[in-house]
Amino acid sequence: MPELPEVETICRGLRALLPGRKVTEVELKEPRLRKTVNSGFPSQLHGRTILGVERRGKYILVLLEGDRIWLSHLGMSGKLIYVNAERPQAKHDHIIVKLNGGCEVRYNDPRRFGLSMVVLRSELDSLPQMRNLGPDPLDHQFDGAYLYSIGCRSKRRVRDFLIDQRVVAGVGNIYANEALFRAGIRPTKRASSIGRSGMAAISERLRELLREAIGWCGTSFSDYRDAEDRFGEFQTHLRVYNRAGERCGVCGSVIKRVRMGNRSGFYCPKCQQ
DNA sequence: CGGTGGACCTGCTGGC
DNA sequence: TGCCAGCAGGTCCACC
Repeated sequence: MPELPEVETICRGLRALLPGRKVTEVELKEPRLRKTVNSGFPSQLHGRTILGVERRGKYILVLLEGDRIWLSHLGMSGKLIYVNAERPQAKHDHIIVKLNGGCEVRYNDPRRFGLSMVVLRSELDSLPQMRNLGPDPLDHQFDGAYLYSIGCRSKRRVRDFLIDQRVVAGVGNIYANEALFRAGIRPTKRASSIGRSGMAAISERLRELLREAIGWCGTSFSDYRDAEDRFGEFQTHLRVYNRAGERCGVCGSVIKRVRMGNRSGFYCPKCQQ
């Protein structure tokens, strides 16, 4: 579900709410996520004060005293929500982290594709989940020259190239398709067939797109909510994703959907060559 | 090694 | 109304 703008929105929300709060109790109701949550998870969090919240790609890092990090990934359907403890629990609330002051952070995930673990800060960078992450697309080191330098040797379709977290961290199917529309490039093209100027266009349009989407607090189709359970607004600004059969806002052509492996690609047949 | 396709889950939608 | 197929924002693993 959530890609970089959604995860960033959640992190910003949590960052305004969590630092200074102390974990008073942890309830692990359903440990079977993509990777089963360690049974020691509650005791690793218990009693610690939260110092900050950071993002790496699609991962959420809650920094705790004692050099511990609560690391979460929301998979396709996960939510991390800050609520008053009085609020009734919901179906698929798998982890409840109670804080002093009567509030809680709840991890909810119907499909259980997500991940939640506590790690030492010193071991973060060597985790398999972190080790191979590419640059953040909003960092200055991410640009057309970088994309070209690895894309020119890749036979994959450019959509698949862009959602590879080793290439760039945080981009998923929505924003890959949208960035390619803005860059005027079909998602089915091979990465190696895209020249320096094409890769420059992709990197620049992607950065603009992600900043805009963050400004609208992300894209909510069904599951995604921010840290306080509110919808994002960017879905109304999407130009091709989930719009097969509708008219392109630029040229009026009918937006197409193509199956690319297990997932859909969307494009305008006239604007994107 | 790089590239592809399926598995992992629940829930929703649309067609019959 | 019910049933079933297909689809969903991600990652990982087996296989070629």
